[in-house]
Amino acid sequence: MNSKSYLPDQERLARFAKAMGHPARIAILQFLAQQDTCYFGDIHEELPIAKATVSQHLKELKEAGLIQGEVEPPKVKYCIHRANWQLARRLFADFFAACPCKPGGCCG
Amino acid sequence: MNSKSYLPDQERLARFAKAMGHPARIAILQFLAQQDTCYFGDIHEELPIAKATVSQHLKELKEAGLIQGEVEPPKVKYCIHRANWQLARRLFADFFAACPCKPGGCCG
DNA sequence: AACATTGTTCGTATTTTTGCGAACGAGTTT
DNA sequence: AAACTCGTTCGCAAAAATACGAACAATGTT
Repeated sequence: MNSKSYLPDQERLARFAKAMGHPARIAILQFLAQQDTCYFGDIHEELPIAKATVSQHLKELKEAGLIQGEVEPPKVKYCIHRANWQLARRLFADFFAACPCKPGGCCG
Repeated sequence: MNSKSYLPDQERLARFAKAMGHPARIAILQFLAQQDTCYFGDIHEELPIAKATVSQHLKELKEAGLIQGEVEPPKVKYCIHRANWQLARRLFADFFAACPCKPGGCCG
């Protein structure tokens, strides 16, 4: 063990991954990615959990940067955060591309 | 809210994401993906945490299916789990591909 | 047999996550 | 202003995650 910390990209990727680390939040993101109508109520209807819990998951996704919220009285509209979504996409793609996984390599 | 549960692919993707949701585990996976020598001690040297903690992170990655361990006395060799790695890669790619993110769509 | 090396497991402490109902606040409608 | 809708925040409880040192087991060396 040494005293190194983690690289910014590692922290960023882990942050995105952590936000995606719950089936409810995956479901929310998939819903947002496919719908035009992305109001809180619509999201809540899709999920088997209480509205307070939905609100918490949305808060977490927002803090991770994957979505953004906008008040449209009397409703609240949620959307994918485009720039960060593309950033996450690239970070994950690069991450998985890094393993050649050839016979004889680290993977067997 | 309804009584639906989550889809198997959502659960699987969330499981992978959760395992990737810590910078130490990202660092471990990146290290394994690039090295031929992937013994516990080598991994431990790369990280700023105690060996007991490293062992726990490895256990979590193994349970998520992203890596596999193999005893090579007196050492333990860890490797990317190739099949699941490719599965994860595909699940993430499909997930991010699902958002067209066009102006006028859900994303603005 | 005693010792050294390697990594896991145990026990513990702290923090974070997950979940819910109740209460609340913002904005609309009556 | 009173009532209603929509969603957040509060307060709480239970579970899981994170981290460490100490103890342990397994193997190899002296």
